[in-house]
Amino acid sequence: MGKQLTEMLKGTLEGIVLALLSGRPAYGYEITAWLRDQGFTDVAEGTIYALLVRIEQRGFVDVEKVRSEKGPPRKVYSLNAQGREYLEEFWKTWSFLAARLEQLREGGK
Amino acid sequence: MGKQLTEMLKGTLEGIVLALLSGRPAYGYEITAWLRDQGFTDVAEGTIYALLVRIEQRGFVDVEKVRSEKGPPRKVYSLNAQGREYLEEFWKTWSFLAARLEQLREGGK
DNA sequence: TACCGGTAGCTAGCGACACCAAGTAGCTGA
DNA sequence: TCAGCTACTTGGTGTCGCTAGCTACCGGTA
Repeated sequence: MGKQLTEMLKGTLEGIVLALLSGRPAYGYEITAWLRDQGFTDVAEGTIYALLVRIEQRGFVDVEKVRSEKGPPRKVYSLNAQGREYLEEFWKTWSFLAARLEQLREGGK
Repeated sequence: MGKQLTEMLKGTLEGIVLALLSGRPAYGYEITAWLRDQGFTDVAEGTIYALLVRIEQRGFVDVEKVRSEKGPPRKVYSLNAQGREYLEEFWKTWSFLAARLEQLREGGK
């Protein structure tokens, strides 16, 4: 993997983060760590912060600043109603794409 | 769908076309039509031609110019050994991503 | 005291890719 | 002749993830 994954993440990384946030609120540093844990070892920190800014500006998340004992304050993001709606759409789009690809893989074998 | 799909296609559209070519040789116009048939109704023609140029330059396909009875000559692309190897990689990357997302969807429900 | 490492967030510039828009060119049928 | 289908090309745009830096707070250690 590597460059292929980078390209594939365009569009899906956003959904991944929103899906995570639909389960529980989280802050940037935490999300990055979680992603690495999930196997997305080379997702750049900067990428996540930029993504968070983006989804905040689009109004998909609510933000709360929370003091940390271990460093600077955390910006905790939680998915709001609009975000949930958008996530729904994301899953539909994903399903469509995944179905087509799965079909293609079968056929190619 | 729409903008979400556009972003998701980055990286995957290439794999889709390669997968198609792994089944049979094809030319640009034909591929575009096939994609529309598959439900990718707003993939732009220009996108496909650009993609074909790209995968040719990377050496994933062999090209043959074939006369058409109905218009200008066709450029027929067929997947070569290197292309097949790359397609293998693509499927691995895709599997990884699809597995993570499927897992996320389960968890989020 | 000075410094390092972990925690936490931000930003400017870059490359890759899909989209848009417009064009060229060959052929057929009205 | 000219519209319409076939078939390919090209220049410019926007989005997104990556690179590579930066600021800043805190604890422990030399």
